[in-house]
Amino acid sequence: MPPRSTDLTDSELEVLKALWDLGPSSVREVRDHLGAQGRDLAYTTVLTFLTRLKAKRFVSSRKTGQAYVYTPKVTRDKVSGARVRSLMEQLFDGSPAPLVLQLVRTQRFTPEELAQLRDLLDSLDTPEGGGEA
Amino acid sequence: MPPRSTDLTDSELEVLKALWDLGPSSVREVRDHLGAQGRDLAYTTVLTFLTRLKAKRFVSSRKTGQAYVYTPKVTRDKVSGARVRSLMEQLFDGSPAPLVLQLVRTQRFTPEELAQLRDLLDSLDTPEGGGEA
DNA sequence: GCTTGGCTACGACACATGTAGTAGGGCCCG
DNA sequence: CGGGCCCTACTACATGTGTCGTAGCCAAGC
Repeated sequence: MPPRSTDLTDSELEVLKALWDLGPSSVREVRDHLGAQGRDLAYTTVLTFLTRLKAKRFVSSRKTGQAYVYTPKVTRDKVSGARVRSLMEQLFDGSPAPLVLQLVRTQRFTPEELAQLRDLLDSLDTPEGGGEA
Repeated sequence: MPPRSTDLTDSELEVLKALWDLGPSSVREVRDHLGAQGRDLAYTTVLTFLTRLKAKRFVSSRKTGQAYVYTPKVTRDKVSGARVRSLMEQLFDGSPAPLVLQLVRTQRFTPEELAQLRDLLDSLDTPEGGGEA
């Protein structure tokens, strides 16, 4: 397999997350946001990532006043879904069950989270009515 | 963050998985195993990955007869746990719940898997007695 | 109008990674 | 004993990635 230069790299994801948090933003706003989280990058570094994100079609941009404003073109859910699926592929032959089992077994959950999960399971069991047509 | 050259790369993971499947094996055995799965690599490529895995302490090796036999030093669970945790960090700020919820919501499960998950949840709710004795 | 400060476009570079070739040693077959 | 074959050690090399520096453009202020 030749490398997939169409995928998000880790750093690009960090920047994209900033955009999800902030909404459409300028390079400077993204940089400041990351800086506030302890991630200090040169202005041009952030610019590079945003440029690469744009080349890969993960964000769009339009000039607004003096600077460009970058807007995410993909949702958090979309990206995390893809990442999770890729992890399932790599480690669990694509089956979600072992992953879920492992998570539930090895991670800590609050009673609320457990209840929420149980509810979700119930709604899956009785799929009458509900779903999107 | 300077790159963590101590982490498993994707290709290294593939090779390590072969070792988990096969148990202690020679380069050739690993290469054949991967080949059987449609992953054709030059002999020396596999050797390179095993060498790198050894440098990173993920496998050990000892000369047995003519060739070296490589043995995994980390368990599948350990590695997958780390990977999953790293994914949680990147996408969900380290919380497992959103990940589990997303998985259960977006992936397909057999009734058996659902039942298994439910059982697991029940055993978590009433943790008296139960552990592995 | 010229200076200054911010903005973008490019180029650069070191290191990681995927993938393999070549050289050289040792063992087995004929 | 000589030729091959298999094994490892090195070296190599094209990309991908993380991180910036520099140069040049434009608007706002003095």
